[in-house]
Amino acid sequence: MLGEQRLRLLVRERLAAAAEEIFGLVERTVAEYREEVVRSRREILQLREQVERLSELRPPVLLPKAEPLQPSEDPDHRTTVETKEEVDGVQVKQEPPDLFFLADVQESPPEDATLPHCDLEAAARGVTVTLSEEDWRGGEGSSSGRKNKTACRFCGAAFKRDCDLLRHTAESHSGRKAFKCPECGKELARRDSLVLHLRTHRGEKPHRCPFCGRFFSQTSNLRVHMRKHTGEKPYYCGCCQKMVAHSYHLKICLQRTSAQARTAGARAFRCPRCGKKFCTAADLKVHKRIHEARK
DNA sequence: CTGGGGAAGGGGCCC
DNA sequence: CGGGCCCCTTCCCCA
Repeated sequence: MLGEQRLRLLVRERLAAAAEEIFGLVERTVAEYREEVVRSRREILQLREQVERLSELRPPVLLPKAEPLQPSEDPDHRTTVETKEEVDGVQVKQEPPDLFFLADVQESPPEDATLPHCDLEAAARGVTVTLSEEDWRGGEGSSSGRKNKTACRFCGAAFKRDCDLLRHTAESHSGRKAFKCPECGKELARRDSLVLHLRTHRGEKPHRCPFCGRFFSQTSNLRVHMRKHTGEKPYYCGCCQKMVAHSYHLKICLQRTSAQARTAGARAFRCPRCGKKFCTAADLKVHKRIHEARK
């Protein structure tokens, strides 16, 4: 009995020591992050000052793209943002977007800054979401974030350029598909969609996997394939604590687990022939083949 | 049920 | 402004 008490004491001491060590580690990490944040802010402020000084020296160079160009009397004076400048006889390309970004940096992002391209619901479930550089800029007053966007009056989709809106309207709301495949007669809305489609008939696969040498017709399919070699699984399903390589599989997994979490009667996909219910559209589709086979 | 490839839709953006 | 390319996303199918 005495031995058991001693053991308890020993375990308690060890646990306390381990907890103390973990807390210390956490505190140190937090302190390091705080220092990092302070350093970053200081750097941002310094860069801002530099940008302000530069813009005082050369205001015309920082004209936003959308602003109409003023005719210049000096033929060599270039006003567009994409002009190259000669510095010490060397051609130096301007990098206006970065300059704009730095000039637009706020001291702290707004509290309710939203994450563009992020599925918030998914994020809440624990799905990992990768943010591009543009995403980070988006919430902090980037030029694109503030630019007036033209919106589609049919579906509300926003576009930066009028011609992109026109393209969207013609493809998605006109009901017409202007391009017809000469091989199978399939109609497609865009020329480049047709080009891609024709590859399927001609067996063209211009994209080669550097790991296994396998060819693919589309770069995005190659990219997903390469995850097999790299082991990259960018999607995390919070429901079953699993990483997956396909975004669609994540969706299917979520559909299944959420349907299972509810009662079986709440399954959303119902067979019109026999009334049986399924968790996912994919499962229902597989089931429907049984009826088709019986026919 | 899972993993993987094929195919298409559609927005961004360079030229 | 439009063509075309790039890329991401989504869906389907199959082993």
